[in-house]
Amino acid sequence: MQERYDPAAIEAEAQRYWTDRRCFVVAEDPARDKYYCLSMFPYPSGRCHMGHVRNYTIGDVLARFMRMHGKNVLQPMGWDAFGLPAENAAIANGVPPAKWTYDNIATMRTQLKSLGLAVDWRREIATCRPEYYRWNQWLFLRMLDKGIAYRKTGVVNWDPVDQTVLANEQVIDGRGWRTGALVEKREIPMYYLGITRYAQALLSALDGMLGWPERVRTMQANWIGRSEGVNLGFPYAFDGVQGVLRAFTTRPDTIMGVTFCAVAAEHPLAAHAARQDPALAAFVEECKRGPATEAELATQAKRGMPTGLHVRHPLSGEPVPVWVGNYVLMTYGTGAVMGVPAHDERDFEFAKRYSLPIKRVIEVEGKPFASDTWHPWYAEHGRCVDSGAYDGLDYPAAVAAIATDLAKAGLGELQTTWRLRDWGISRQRYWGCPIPIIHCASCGAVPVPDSDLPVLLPEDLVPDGSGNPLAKCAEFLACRCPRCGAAARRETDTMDTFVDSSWYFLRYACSDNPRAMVDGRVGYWLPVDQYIGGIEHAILHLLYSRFWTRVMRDLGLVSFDEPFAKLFTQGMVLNEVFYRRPPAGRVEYFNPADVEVKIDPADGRRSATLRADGTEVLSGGVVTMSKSKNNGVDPQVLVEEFGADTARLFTMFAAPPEQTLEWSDDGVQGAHRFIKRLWKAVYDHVTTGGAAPLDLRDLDEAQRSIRRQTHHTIAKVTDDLGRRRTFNTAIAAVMELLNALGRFAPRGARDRAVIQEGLEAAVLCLSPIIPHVTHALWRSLGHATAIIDERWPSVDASALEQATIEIVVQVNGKRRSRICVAADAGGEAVRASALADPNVRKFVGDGVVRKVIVVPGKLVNVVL
RNA sequence: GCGAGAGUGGCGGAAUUGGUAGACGCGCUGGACUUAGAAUCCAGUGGGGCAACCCGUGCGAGUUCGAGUCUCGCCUUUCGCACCA
Repeated sequence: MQERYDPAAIEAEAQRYWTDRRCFVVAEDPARDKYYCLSMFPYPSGRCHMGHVRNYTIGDVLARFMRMHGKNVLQPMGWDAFGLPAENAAIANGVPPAKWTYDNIATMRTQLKSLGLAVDWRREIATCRPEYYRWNQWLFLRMLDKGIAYRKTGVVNWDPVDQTVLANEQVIDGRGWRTGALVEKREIPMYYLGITRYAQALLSALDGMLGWPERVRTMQANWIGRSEGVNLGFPYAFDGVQGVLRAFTTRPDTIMGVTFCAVAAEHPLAAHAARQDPALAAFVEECKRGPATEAELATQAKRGMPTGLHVRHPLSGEPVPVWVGNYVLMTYGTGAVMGVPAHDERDFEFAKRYSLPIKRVIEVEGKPFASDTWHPWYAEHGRCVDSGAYDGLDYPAAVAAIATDLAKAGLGELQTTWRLRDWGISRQRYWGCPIPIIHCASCGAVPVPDSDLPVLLPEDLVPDGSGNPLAKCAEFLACRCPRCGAAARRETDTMDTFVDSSWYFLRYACSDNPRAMVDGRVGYWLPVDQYIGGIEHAILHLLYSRFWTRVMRDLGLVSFDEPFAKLFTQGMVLNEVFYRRPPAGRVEYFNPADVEVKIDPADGRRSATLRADGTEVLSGGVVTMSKSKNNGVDPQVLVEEFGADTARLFTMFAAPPEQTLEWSDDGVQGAHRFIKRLWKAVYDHVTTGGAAPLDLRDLDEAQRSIRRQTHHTIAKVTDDLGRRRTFNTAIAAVMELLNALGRFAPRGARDRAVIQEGLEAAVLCLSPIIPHVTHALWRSLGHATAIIDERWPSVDASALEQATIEIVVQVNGKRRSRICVAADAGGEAVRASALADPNVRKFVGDGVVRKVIVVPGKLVNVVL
């Protein structure tokens, strides 16, 4: 065994061993329990960042831990390879997105492999490969057959200068990100997936998904946004037009308190009224432009204008004035609301501003009502008052009665409304999966026959930022109508990249099958046992995947409802940000690697200077690592300097995996130091003679104490890794064990055997976290086997037994002493020896002992 | 605005079921080795006090023999949602 810890050599050797022996290549084995451990696949942006290291290390620790428990573990990897950044890079560098993407994948694959992940690389997929995306197209066609996919016009952001559609994030303050031109809204035909028809199922299932964080389940429930109420109609007849203004309410019991109706600026009634009223037309236009952000939208003042039109109350028949309100959303419900100022805060604010009547119709017991100021209880449920026939009814009774009466009048019915919209998947972009449709002058939009799949995306186009290059590519565009055979034009829209990521976890089970999207192997591996990824995907990706899985189930392709049994959301990686604000121009950010931080020993003040020029830079605090703040740490530099094991150990030790992780160069040093200490401990042990097998008979107390700590550590690490997922405390426990072993100076063969057992436990417990160095150390400890094939160590319960235990003694709840008692001592004996303790007697003095509380095995509290 | 979580040494964090607050690591201080050291090893390290002890988990109350942990009110902060009718 070498004296020096040499990570580069050790890691190369271990990785070579795993690769040569195909250690992580797995196949279905019905005789064994499977464990599908999946980390969210990366977007090939160029280089790995620390967030990747953290994500994939968490997954790898679990995969290796489960493997050591005898599970048949699948841990795959792939690339979420379509998307906008490749097109932006192409515009900037003139390189085709395909080349940029494949180059990035090659770089990042090498980087990920250097971390030593226990991945079955044979199963690797990239969503931009036709072998993958042809099944996007195939399933899309199945959805068209079933009516789950359909075509409808939708609104997009249109850049009039570049003549192109912009993604929301490309619109900055209402202008195109490249051209600065005012962005227009355009209506174009798009394809939608009917996720709303699964809304109830997606919502109901959340309750049973106990393997998911509560937070994520709540976010999904809010996103789906079910609300129950009544859809009611306000009939009108003016200017020779007859109709009904529809509104949705969750508070039908307040219907007798309606004093106005408000419609959204986009509502047809607003447009109708605006035709004769230029001032109203101007207001409508202003509302449509709207404020820049949703937060502003939520906090801006309620404003409105009367339309001059009146509708009739569906129950009383009274005329009700119709206003245009800037707080009414065209995209929710019917784009119109009934105004009940007495019992809705927004309506109250609106009514106050425009002096509309406020009519109270609900009484909440013990809560006063006055129409001059709003109080939150005005919106509570109560009993109807001043509501004619409904007086005295409580909420459920009033809803039932009013719904019945509305239904009789033909002006309303119970209705459930959803916040969730159908999923628009059309993107007017090049670097994505082509939507398999052909447009024919006589047959319309015709699906591409299955036999013509995949519709191949040309990989040699270079977008220039104006329009979709597919629309200028004659080879791609030209085709024949599958139905009539006439010359036709191919659809140039591509699919949202969320489509690609909605089912990739299925494909890993059968990525080598060219004939089918999924096969029987999916039934063995799926559902995913543990899914690991960022909280930023809590809603869209996870909801779309759940939806997609259900669609495939209904098509008979899979036999389960939910794709991910357990979800783990890891925290972000943070680092300090340094900047300088020049007198003119933009803030300049400096990478922490280029900044030297000094602490003045006199006053403890920190100062930061740029290494390049020695001038001062300012600290902007600790924030998420990002390109824009230039505070990222390159994992590759870290691996080259300290090795993958140090990178893995630091990211697992510095914080619990679910919390944010603060980067710390000193912390990395500390992790590295620990590995060196572990190495040295084994080196010292084996070079001074190793150990003979352990004979458990007649151990002395020091030996028993070491064994107790060894087995206590195994128990703790097993629980921390397996149940609590607190990798940081697991590592701390092994550190404690190593500290204890270091303090123990062996004097004989028996001592050495006890140390050997302790070192083996430490190495085994750490092997999921730092697999390379433990691979080498296991050999050094005298094993011919590879640690990757070892079973997880088990706890020897007899090692945990103690003849005497320490008990804490409190007097009036404050710790005053510790006593040693026999482990099997009864409460009475413990009580007696506590009261006899000199320090306890001192504090008791001549006070009267009122009570003695004995917590067996833990403490005694003497109450005076 | 609404909802959920968090607040513990100089720092990251630990305390799992109401039972010794500060594990483990970083940093710092002192020492050893060394020509020297950012390497390594040893010792110390919440605050106050010579000590016995006292104080201490954002603030204020409460429950309890006992509260970082439970309850109520407040402050700060992070995240999510954001006029959802």
